[in-house]
Amino acid sequence: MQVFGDYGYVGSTTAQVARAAGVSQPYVVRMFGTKEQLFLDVITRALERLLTSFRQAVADTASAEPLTQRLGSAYVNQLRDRGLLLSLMHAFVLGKDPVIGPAGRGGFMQVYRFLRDEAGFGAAEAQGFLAEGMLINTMIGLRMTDEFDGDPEVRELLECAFPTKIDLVRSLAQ
Amino acid sequence: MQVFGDYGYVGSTTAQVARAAGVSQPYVVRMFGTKEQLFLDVITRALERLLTSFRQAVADTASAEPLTQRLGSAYVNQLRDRGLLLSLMHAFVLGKDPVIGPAGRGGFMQVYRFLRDEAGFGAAEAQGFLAEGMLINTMIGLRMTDEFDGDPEVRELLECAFPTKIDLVRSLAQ
DNA sequence: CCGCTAAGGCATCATACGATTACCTAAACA
DNA sequence: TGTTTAGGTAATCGTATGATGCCTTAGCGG
Repeated sequence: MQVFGDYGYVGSTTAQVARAAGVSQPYVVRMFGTKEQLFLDVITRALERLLTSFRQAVADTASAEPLTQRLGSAYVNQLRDRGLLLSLMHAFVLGKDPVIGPAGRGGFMQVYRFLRDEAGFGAAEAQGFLAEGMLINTMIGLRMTDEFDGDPEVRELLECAFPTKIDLVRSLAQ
Repeated sequence: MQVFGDYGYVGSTTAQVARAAGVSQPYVVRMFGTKEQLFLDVITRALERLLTSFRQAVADTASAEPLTQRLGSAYVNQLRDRGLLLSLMHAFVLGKDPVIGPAGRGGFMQVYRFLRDEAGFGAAEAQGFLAEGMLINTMIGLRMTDEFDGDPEVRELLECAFPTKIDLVRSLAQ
């Protein structure tokens, strides 16, 4: 997940994944069959973790925070899982691929369905939540936090996008 | 722009670009020096076109529509330029790259500065506009319109994200 | 002690791709 | 007419990469 998040699907090599995992390159290929299957496994796992975290946020009715805010927190907390959100994002821009494409669309719609059916969002509310999420993914992908101290407008934008979580985001982003 | 939009920076080959342009592969390399420089030229051109269109929307004070809506229309109309928004999006997720990264961050902040300084948006308004734009990019990247007729929830989401422009988007997406 | 299986590495292969080199051709033109 | 020059192409090269085949080691039941 870390490697695919950093370099994308095509830009990552099985040798990089192997190095990160501390095994040999051929072993990675043999464990997953192909690089494509490895990437599919990665985004499946990423989605499982994301939805699990979302469901815990829905179930946490003891919290004083409203649901939207709990879900937002759960989303930003995925940054602790390095590469999780970015691996998904890389899949989302490869919709033309005959294998990655359907998987990406299916995963995205799984999240939308969760927001509508399990979180009780309306269509507009769910759409807005997804939009904020995609902006977060983009800014993380851009490594925008690198410029937080250097560019006051970057700082303004980041503080607006992460009103309460900016410190967490900065400490997690790399 | 079309090729990079479809396959991403790493996933595109200079041979594909050459075929799309009707020239030979070595000629593409010689015209731009390297594939990296070609991609930088592509995203520079994409940003120029986007900002030019935005400035026209700001200048069009005769319109009855509010500015936000005019800018939204201008954004969706970039879909006529095949690969424009997606080439940018591919650059945005490669922020770790030592060359693409700074270019992507600079381009993104150019748009943010436009919204703040020239369009007169506040920080929150600009952030919301960018968020909607990134959701649009994601759904176009996912080729979500392919499922418009097949999946009623896809249809609901798309109609919510493009309340007035859904027909245009469907006719342009491929 | 033997044989089986799980876990994993080493060497290597075929291919795709970006880049380079050398070459070609049709105008422009002095 | 000879020569430069713009605008290309074909052939090729070096390398990176995903994939494959074979070997080694260790545990473990009989």
